[in-house]
Amino acid sequence: MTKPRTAKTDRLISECVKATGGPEARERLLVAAEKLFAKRGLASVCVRDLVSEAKVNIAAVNYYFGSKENLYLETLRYSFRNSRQALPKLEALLKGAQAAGTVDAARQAIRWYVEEIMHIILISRETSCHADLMGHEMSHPTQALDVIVEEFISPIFKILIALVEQLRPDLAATKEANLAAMSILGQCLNYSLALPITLKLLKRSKMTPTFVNKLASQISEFSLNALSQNKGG
Amino acid sequence: MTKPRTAKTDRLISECVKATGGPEARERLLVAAEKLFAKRGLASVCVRDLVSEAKVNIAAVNYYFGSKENLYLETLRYSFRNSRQALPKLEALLKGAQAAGTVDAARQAIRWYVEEIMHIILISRETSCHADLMGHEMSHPTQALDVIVEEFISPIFKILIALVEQLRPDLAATKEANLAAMSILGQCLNYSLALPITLKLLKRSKMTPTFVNKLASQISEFSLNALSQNKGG
DNA sequence: GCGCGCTTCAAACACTTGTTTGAAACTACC
DNA sequence: GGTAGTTTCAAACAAGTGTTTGAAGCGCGC
Repeated sequence: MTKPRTAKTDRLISECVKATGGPEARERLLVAAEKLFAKRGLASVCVRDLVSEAKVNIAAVNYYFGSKENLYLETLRYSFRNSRQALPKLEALLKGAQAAGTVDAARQAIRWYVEEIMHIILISRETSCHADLMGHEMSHPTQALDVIVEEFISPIFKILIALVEQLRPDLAATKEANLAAMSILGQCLNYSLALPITLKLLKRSKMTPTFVNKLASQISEFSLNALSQNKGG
Repeated sequence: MTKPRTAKTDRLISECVKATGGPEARERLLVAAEKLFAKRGLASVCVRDLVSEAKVNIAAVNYYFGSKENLYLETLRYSFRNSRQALPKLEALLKGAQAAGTVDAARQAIRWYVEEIMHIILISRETSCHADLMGHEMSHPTQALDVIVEEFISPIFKILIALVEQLRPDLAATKEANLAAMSILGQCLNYSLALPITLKLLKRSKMTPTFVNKLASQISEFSLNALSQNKGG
């Protein structure tokens, strides 16, 4: 294990501490970084804030991560790795609906899907920070955005497309199905990214679990109505 | 006209140059600030970048605005003041629909409304910067957010609520009408705030005018379907 | 000409930034 | 105990930060 002390010449290293059970200083730094970067973004957090929060020496940032920027990238990987555990739940949802094979199963799966997404976005926001980190990535995209989309968002999106296609087999493999899925996901994501605005527009001070459920069922019913084929007229 | 040279003790001044036709250095600074802040955010832009872009002396920032932070606030007011000219168009749309009074008029007005919003969000993004500035405000909310919501977003939102209520008189004055309007606006706003993500998910490199129109009509039809009452079954 | 506000300027200020240093402390294996 | 490898530490580094300064320049009425 060599010391990664050459920040300027070697920024690519990210595994200087391998699976040796690694020292806790590195872990504490990641936890502190997740908290502070989520709250204030990359540029607004200085190294001294980080090490003070993590209770480590100032040299630890460059010792373990090579640079502050690299610590930021590792922090995003770290945060979204923790959040990816929501994925299996959604995958199981899709499997169940596909096993049933009916349109009604798809309808119910979409209801659960939206509820789950809204929960991840609005409720687990209190304990995890991925939503805020993603918000910063939207306005200040870095290389990390590619990783987040490919490993986290894209799989979630594909599950929704599959559910829409089961509900509306006539749309299968069309761009329309993709855009319909985007309409559903967009309604959810907007509550995450534009949270300050939506709170003001709906005249609320914060999101409570019961209100989040209400929003989720409203989005589901709105979207299922939009996708229903059997219209009169 | 006294010199506002006391940044630390008096940050509230914002009208040091009144309607005297003000010197062009101040205006150039605002234009440069709008461009740079939109691209990189408050913390990532330094005063020397600003004055270099605006071709003014470094002391001009504190001379005209008292501080860099205050220049940022003035820049947001400035940018959204320019963008508010989109409002009368939407208000006229509502007036027309209300004059006709029919459900079909409301349907058509919602189509135009969505098209107009998507245009403001995705096409005039090239020339104006309010969309990017708002993105930064979402992740780094400042006092300016209140002004933006009250003067810009809230009026737009209320117009949409009125249109939804004309389309569905049974929902008038209910929270359901508000949430339905939020579903529609959310689909649009998401394309602005999560632009980098949606581009990746839809496998596109950029938004073209024809694709924006396609998105707009998809959102309209999706939402009008969702709000239609005459369902079979 | 002179004086008076307002504006511009280069230089400097005090402070913060990310990073590096070299020695000290710790750990584990011989 | 000795030693090599790893981690921690206070101090310093150079570069960059927002802000201030005091003099110089400007336009204009007198």
